[in-house]
This record gives sequence, structure tokens and C-alpha cells, in this order.
Amino acid sequence: MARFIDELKRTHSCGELRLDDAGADVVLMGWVARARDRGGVVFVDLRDRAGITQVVFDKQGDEALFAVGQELRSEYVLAVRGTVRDRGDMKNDKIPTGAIEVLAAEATILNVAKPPVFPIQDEVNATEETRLAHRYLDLRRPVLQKNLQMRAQAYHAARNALHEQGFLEVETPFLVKYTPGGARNFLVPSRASGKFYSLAESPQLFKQLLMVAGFDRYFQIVRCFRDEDLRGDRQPEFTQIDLEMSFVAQDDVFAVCEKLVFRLWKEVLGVDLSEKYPDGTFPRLPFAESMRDYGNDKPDRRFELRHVDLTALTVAHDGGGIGLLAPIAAKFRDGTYREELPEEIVKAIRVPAAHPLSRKQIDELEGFVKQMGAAGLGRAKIDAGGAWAQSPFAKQVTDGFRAAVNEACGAQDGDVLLFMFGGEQLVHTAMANLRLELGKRLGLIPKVGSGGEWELLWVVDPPLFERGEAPGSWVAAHHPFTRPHDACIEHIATDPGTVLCHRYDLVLNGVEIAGGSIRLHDSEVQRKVFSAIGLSEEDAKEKFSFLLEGLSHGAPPHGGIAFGFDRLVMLLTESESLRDVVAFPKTARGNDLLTGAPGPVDERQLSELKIRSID
RNA sequence: GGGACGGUAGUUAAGUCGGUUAUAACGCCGGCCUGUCACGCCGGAGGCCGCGGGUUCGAGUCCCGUCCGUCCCGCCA
Repeated sequence: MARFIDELKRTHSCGELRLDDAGADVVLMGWVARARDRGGVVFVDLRDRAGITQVVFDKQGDEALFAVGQELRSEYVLAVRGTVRDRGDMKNDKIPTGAIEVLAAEATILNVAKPPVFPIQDEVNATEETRLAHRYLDLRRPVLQKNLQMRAQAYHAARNALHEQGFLEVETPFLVKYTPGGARNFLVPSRASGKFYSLAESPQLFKQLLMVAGFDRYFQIVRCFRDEDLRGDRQPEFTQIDLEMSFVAQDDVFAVCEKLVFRLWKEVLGVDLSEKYPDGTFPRLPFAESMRDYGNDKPDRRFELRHVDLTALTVAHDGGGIGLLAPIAAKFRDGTYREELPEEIVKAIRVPAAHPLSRKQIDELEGFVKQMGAAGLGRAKIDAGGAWAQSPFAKQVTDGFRAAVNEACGAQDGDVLLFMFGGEQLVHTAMANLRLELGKRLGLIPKVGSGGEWELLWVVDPPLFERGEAPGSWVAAHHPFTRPHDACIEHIATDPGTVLCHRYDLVLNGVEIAGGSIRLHDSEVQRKVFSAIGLSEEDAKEKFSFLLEGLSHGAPPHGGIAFGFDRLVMLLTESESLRDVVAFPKTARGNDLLTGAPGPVDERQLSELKIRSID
């Protein structure tokens, strides 16, 4: 072995040799992707992260050398020296190196390998469970190699872009003081009895203190920890590009982010976003419009199929003869519900006649929304003259309401209208997901990936407060340090539900890739906000002591944002899951199948931490 | 916390109405083959049917519980 590692160094990767190299003496090292023993000749596909090159062992040469070739099995680690040879008519058009092969002159098996648990190839034919348990094999697959390479390019581009814009990279602690509210924290026991650190769910508080300290423009590519239930696009530890700026308004933050995104797309994908966004900015959509038209705050605008809000029409027509809608209309009439802050709503989606839906397909869609808790999915097919067919509402609906609904939806002959009504959140969630499902089923967007379209937008001006669990109570929608719109400050005490704020999300193809806010540095407004969410001055001091104390020592106006880096890479690589862009991810239950974390620890260690298990 | 689907050979899957020897493909092992490239041909080995309990003359199959994986709602920025 020493001859190869110590004397003969790799001259090329397995992906770079071409016809021009014919005749060259080269040294390759890599893994055996496949060995084909033809009796008198052995062909080996040698793989490293750059690609695959065919190596040939010929029986007519050295006998011992040929024996090495015959011993080779999948995933053996091989070093080979040989001559690059033109394959002529025998070339393989499927791989970039297919015009040549390397005729082995000298070879050593650097290491043997057990047969791979699953084949190392892009077409996944192993379950997620198997792949994660043998992640080092999974990561050998070319797709994942490519994903992590692109991830590395993204780190690099982001750092350069921010350094060039005058940002200072500062690290902040992971082991932090527990603060209530927001995401559940992972706790880390300390040896001091009964005391715990918390793993930082984000550097939020520290970056604001860095602004107080005068660092002006901060960024960090930083791991964050949240002990919440997981999804394909959520890991318990994940990476953010976190940044904060002083003396800025919302537009200043946007400008920095837009430059950053342009840079990432240019350097990672070679895509020039200025073709789509010539003035270098992304469109902005008010939160309220996003909810109205798409049912969520992260609309995928690669396709239409917008929601039509029929709540006001329903009220105007007293339910339009439809038994299920009448009680909702009545509650608006008697003042139980306010039109500005409706607790129940009625919405529709119009599916154009160009995309016909069968009864069976609509039933499937109803099943789809029911699994989100919806009672059902109303439907009506538009017949000649605007009549409703194939609809349980057809017999009840008044002519006036039907005509008004048809007009509001822009319904044409042959279109299908799909309806939902009920609690605002449920209808929004189910209808938002229904819209996406329709988009995929009707082929308006691909099931996975961008389809080459990059629809970026800012969702702006969301409400500062949302309803709390107790009736009539309000809680901070994001966190209570977000700056309200100046015009709304007078309503904080009287009508919290109508207060909008300087919070913003950057959305790409229906995925939230960044979110941030302009922070509240005015302590008088801060007091009003705390009061609206039922937090006394003492409570606030207790909960947020060090931040409030810090802000009182001359905090500049400041604001910032954090990009979900993993999600960004997921989109850049057209991946389906965050697990495909994280080297060692955890499962939906937060387990690491490779190492077995989380695992038990022995009693001695527990007692050192003064911890006892109660079950 | 709630729901849906899944767990059978190393891997991926089939397994009918509960019925006696649990299938297939790929992989693996042995043999043959000088132009393969998903090589081919011949032969072979390989099983805690996730785990625990129950029903039954009999359970991969039915019931209960549990663990694990994926997805959705809640939760989470």
C-alpha cells in the first residue's frame, strides 16, 4: 500500500479524463462502483466524488495484477496506475469519461468492503430508514455528493456576499439562558443543582445586543435548535444565515437580502435572476392579501388558482339559501363576528374547464382536505347559463347568490367551483393545501422542485398580534419586540387585532426561506405592546431581563432577518426533503439512526447532574 | 397531542378467505466466459414475517398493546 499512498499520488479524479488525455500515465484512487469479470478481461467502474472512470485489467498482462482485478468487489477501495486509452468504437456515451478507459499497469486494493447494504446509485431503492442507518453509504450516492457540494458553494457565496457588504461575522453562544415563549427549547443540565442551560433556538437576543454594542452590521451562519415536532422541511437542529443591521428601515434589509439571493443563484446555479427581476428587487405582497388569495403567508405564485373569499357575499345574501351557510351569515349580522377579523369564512377555488375534474377526483380531494380536519368539500360544476350541477347546494341556493358567486369567481361554462367554510384557520389551511395539491395534480407545478421557475416575493405587513387561547386575549404573533406601523400604535390598546407590523418573510415557490423584522427600540411603545398581551412591567422584566436592560442603554433603531439555509439549499438542489441536504440528519421523531442518539446515560452521570428519571 | 400509511431474506417488494414446504427480483457465494458498461450463462446459500400479548386445532395473515419509519393537522419561523 505504501507504494501507492506514499510514492504514487493521485494524478486525476475519476471524473476528468477525456480523449485528449489518451496515452497519459495516470494514477486514480476511488471505490469500485461495479466490476464486470468477462473471464479474460475485467472491467471496473472506479468512482470518486467527481465521477466514474472505467479501468481495465487484461489477462494477457501481469498475472498477479490480473488476480487483483478478479478479486475486486463492490465498494472496495482501489488504487490504480495505468495508461489512458482511446475506447474508439467501444466508447460509452452515458458517462462523461466514456471515450477513454485506463488500462491497469499496477494496482492495489487499499481496503476491502462488506457488500453494500444497498446499491450506491442515484435511483433510490432503499427506504429512508436503511439509508439513514448507513448514512456513510447513502452519502456516497452521486446525488447527495452533489447536494453537499452545492451546499458548500452556498456557504461560500453567502459569506463573500455579506463580507463585501460590510457585515461582520460574530459567533454567539449555543448554551444560553432559558427564556420562555416561542419554540420549545432543548435543555442542557448543568452540575449546579436544578439549573439548566438551553440550546439557543436562534441568536435573536444576542444579535440585538450586538447592535446595542455598536456592531452595526452582523451576520453569522449558525446552527439553531428547536425541540418541536419535525417535518420533511424541519430538523431539530438547522442552519440559518442570520443577520442584523442598525440604522435601517425595512427597505434597507430587503436590499441586502436581494443582493444575497441574486449572488447565491448566480454562483451556485449560474442563474441570473435579473432577467426575471430586472430592477434587482422582489415583489411585495401584503400579508392580508396573501391570506385572502392563497390562504397562507407563503404563497406559491408559479400558478394561479387563487382563492375567492365569499364571506362578505354570504353575509349579504344571508347564506344564499344554503342551510350550512345561514348560521355563519347570522353571526356576522348579530355582531358576533366582525368582518375585519372574521372567525369563520367562506372560500372557493375555481378550477377552469381546461382542467376537468371527475367526480372521483373531487372525492379524492375531499378526502385530502378531510385529513386536515375539514368537514367536507363543497362543489359545483357550472352548466350553461350558470346553473350548478353535480352539487348538493344546487337545490338550495338562491338564484341571486348563485349568480353573485359565479361572478365573484369568474366562473365560465364547464368550470368547477370547490368550496369550504368554517373556522378561519381551518379553512385557510385546508384551502391553501388544496390549492397546492390542485397545482400538482393539474400539472401546473412539478411535484418536486422548481420546474426552472423561481418565484420570489416578500410577504409584508402582517398583524403584530394574534388571538390567544383565552377568549378575547392576544399574544404576539412573532415576538413582542417587533416594531408596529406608526399609524397603528394608537390601536395597540384599543384594537390589537388590527395592528400591523414591520415583519417580513421572503418566500420562494411556496417555501418561506427567510423571515425577520424591524425591532422595537422605543420603550414607550414596548410597554404598550406588553400591556396588550397582558404582560406587566414586572413580568416583562422577569422574562426578558437582559434584553430589556440592554435595549435601555442606547439601542439604535435596528432590524434583521434570518434565512433558513437548509431550505435554501433544498430549493437550490431541487431536493424533496431537508434530509437530502444535511449530511447527518435526524428522523421525523428526532432520532439519529446512525449513532442511536438520543440514548440513555448511566446513573453516575445522571447523579452528577442531580437528575433522576421519573419513569 | 391527533390522524393516515408502512415494517416479510443483505436490499426492495408479493403473499388470496387464517391452512400445513413463505415467493420473486436485485445483491451475495461457487463455476464458466477477452469488450463489458444494469454484462451474460449454470449452480447454491440465505428468514426472530419489528417486538409483546391474545383469539384459534392452526396466525406473516384476525384483535389489543408497543417500538420504529414516512406524511398531514396541531406545534414550530
